[in-house]
Amino acid sequence: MSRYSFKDVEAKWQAAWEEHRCFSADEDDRRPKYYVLEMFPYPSGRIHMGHVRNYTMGDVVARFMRARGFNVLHPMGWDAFGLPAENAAIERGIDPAEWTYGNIDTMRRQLKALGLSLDWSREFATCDQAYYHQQQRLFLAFLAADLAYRKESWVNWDPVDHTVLANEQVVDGRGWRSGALIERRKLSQWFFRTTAFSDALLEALGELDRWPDRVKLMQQNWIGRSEGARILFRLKGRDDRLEVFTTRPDTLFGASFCAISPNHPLTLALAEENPDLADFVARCNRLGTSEEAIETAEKEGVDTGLRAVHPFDPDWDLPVYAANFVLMDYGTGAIFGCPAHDQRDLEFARKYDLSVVPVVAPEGVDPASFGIGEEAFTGDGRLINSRFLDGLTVAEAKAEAARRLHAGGDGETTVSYRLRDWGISRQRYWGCPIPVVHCRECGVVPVPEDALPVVLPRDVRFGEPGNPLDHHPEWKHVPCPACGRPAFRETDTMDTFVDSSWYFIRFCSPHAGRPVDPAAASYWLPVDQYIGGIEHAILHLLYARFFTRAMAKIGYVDLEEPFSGLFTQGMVCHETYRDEAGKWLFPTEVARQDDGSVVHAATGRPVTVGRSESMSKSKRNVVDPETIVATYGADTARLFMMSDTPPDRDLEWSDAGVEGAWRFVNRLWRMIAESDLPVAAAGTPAPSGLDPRGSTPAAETLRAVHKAINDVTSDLERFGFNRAVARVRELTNAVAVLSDTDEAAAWVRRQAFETLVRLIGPMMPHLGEALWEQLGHQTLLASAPWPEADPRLVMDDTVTIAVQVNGKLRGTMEMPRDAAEGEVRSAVLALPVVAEAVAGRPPRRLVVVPNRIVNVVV
RNA sequence: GCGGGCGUGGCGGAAUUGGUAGACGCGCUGGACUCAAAAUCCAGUUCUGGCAACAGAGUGUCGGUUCGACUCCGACCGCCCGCACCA
Repeated sequence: MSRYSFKDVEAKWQAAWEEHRCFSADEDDRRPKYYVLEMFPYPSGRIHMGHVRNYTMGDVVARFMRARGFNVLHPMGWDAFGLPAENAAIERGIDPAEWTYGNIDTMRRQLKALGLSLDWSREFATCDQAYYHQQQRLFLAFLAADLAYRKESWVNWDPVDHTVLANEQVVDGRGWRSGALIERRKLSQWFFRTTAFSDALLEALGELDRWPDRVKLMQQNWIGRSEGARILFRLKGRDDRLEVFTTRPDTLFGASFCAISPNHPLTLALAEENPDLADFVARCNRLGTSEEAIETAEKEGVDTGLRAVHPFDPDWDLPVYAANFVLMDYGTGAIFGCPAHDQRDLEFARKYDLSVVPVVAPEGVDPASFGIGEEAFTGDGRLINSRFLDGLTVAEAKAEAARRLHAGGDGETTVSYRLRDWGISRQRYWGCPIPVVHCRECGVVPVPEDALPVVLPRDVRFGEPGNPLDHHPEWKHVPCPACGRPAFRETDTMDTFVDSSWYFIRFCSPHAGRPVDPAAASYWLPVDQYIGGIEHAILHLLYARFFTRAMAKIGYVDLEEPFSGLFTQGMVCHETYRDEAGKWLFPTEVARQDDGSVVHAATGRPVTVGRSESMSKSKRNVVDPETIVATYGADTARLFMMSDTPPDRDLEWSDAGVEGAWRFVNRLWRMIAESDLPVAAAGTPAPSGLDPRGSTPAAETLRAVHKAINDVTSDLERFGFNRAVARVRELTNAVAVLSDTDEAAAWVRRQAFETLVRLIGPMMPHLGEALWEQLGHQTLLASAPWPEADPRLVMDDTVTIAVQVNGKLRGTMEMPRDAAEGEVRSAVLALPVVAEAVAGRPPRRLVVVPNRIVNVVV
């Protein structure tokens, strides 16, 4: 039996698509536009299965939409700046540019082998001079529009390597290379003013109706708008006041302490005189800068000795603690603690033996007996123990407390956001240089337009502490563009999130000599369907949304939301393997024995099988897509990626699953290309002997064809790729059992084959083209229209109605579709099972759901 | 710690969104073909009891709403993603 020869077929059709320029997009087109984009890859070296999954999904959408008559833009590029290139330079002495472009060449070749319908003429890498040149222009425009500015902020400092570390380079509070305890350090850095759009970014979420709810919810919580009050506490024996932010001014009478951040200016001032406090601040600084590390640390504080005067009672004062869970970046960096109604405050109060006075009691609970144990009460209720607030609801008390604070000059209502401005400075080499010069006389001076781009120098040295740009005197020292006196370049480069915040805009006019060609951008944008990992649900997507608004504000685009549709796909997972020494092993290094145990293939020694995790190089639980494509072909790999697992869930890699996909590819080939049953010639009219609504096998198969078109179409519209594959397989099974050889069957077989080929086209484009040719077509399947279902053949004339007695299934019956309710009732009551259950008495109730179910309640 | 999500046969999953739980595939079992194997084809396959017809149980756990719950509500358990310098 012949096998489908994927190697020749895939090469042949990839060449044909390229020759006919099938996938290059042009704005000059009468069809409606459709921009589908998958998150572009970081060129890490080789593509991994996650890429195959992501890009296959995008390709199915692109090919499907093309078939449905859209002018599709489907571009690809490279998110090419970032840490790994520098690590390669440090560890192996490889030039970051060489390393990156080498990786891109490899990965481009690998992606091309997948047969993706991409417009490669638009390809670029973010490390291309042409790209970062335009990004530098955007930075300067942001600077001029006050959307970029400088301020001090904290970094992780490795005191041994004298280097700023990324959060992921801090492991258990220590530098990953040096092992030294890291410290927080303050540096002057560049920021983008994301908070200028806090409200806009929040409110526009409501209009993103093709985004997953969970992503919108995560963004909403991240922006974290909260209404509350700023309260000014007098400090005993001092003239300055402590400004505190709270969302619960109603609980002021339950206050038992104030707490300020270890980085609060007041803490730092007091620490100069107070060694205990200084020691505490130093300890907090060793936690690093990540919020996760700070919040998971045990709650701790040091009494500063200050006393804060209660705004509603001059004779009442509260201790002021410096506490490690108070974040300097949120609110005012200071809080008042009400332990009865906030869990963190409660834990802190229990630890330092501070009073816990409930001031809100749930409705209907006796205030006298309402006490707080291990859990703070955060629900609604009425105020108690609160003097003039007693008896008010929480909402009323909030308003009243705010009114009194305002009247007394002790505070104001205010809105606070969790969202912070975006720090974009990186003390690294492999990124987009920030195009400014520092002059002793003129301050910060933008690099003039005609001196752009500020090019990354290639002759840099790695291996010494700090940023290589800092150690490159010829690059760093330049005359001031304003006054001509000696000055120096900014040596910080931009966060790589900046690069990925506008690449989708650049794809509209990738070769323009300015950031954006307005005509191209207004034609293609917004991205109609964006596809990428859920891990980007917050940062990348929020930064891209901000950046689009910022570009709109300064006139580059006429658009606020960049992505009108979003789909987040799950990861690709595989079990992990370790040998006796605990070393990670590749799946190709292990063998499964007949008894199910797993051993090292080369040595026969036992192997520990770990749970399935996201494929990662470090754990070696990876399967190389190139091997799979070489063994089974791209279509098999693509089909496996789309089968079985819903695209938003994690996919478990399985060799058996790939084999299953491979078998189906061959089954289709045999059935259609090597059919030994009669198939009508293309274009033959329907034979008069065929009644499409009849009960012959041919008619039933024909109806299965139209149902499949209908189902696959709606599945693909809803990202139900796994369901679409199941429907295609069902149709294949239905056609396979049609063994009649008459004229009607031959004609139906032709309809079925043509339909199958067109339905699989988006998923298995090479096999699709090959079969399309076998069916006698001279044209490309890539340019063939999507099939249309005949609505009259989609629905059957009869339906199966389930019959329940007291909610339990007792049988089924066939009824004409849309039968009158009276007919259904009498048919049900005539059923023996029902008659027996009813036993002569009329049923208490008879629930009839048309065409679906009847429930007899006795 | 905080925010978000997920949980269905031996396995991946389906279920028209409150109406026949287990489509489709993998695996397994039996059969056909073959000297044999592979490939292919056919049949069976949620669990328990039964030769069978059939009966009972069943969608992470416990409880609730409903004629009816995988689906809605509450509590809990487990796992995953994010936490602002990984991309």
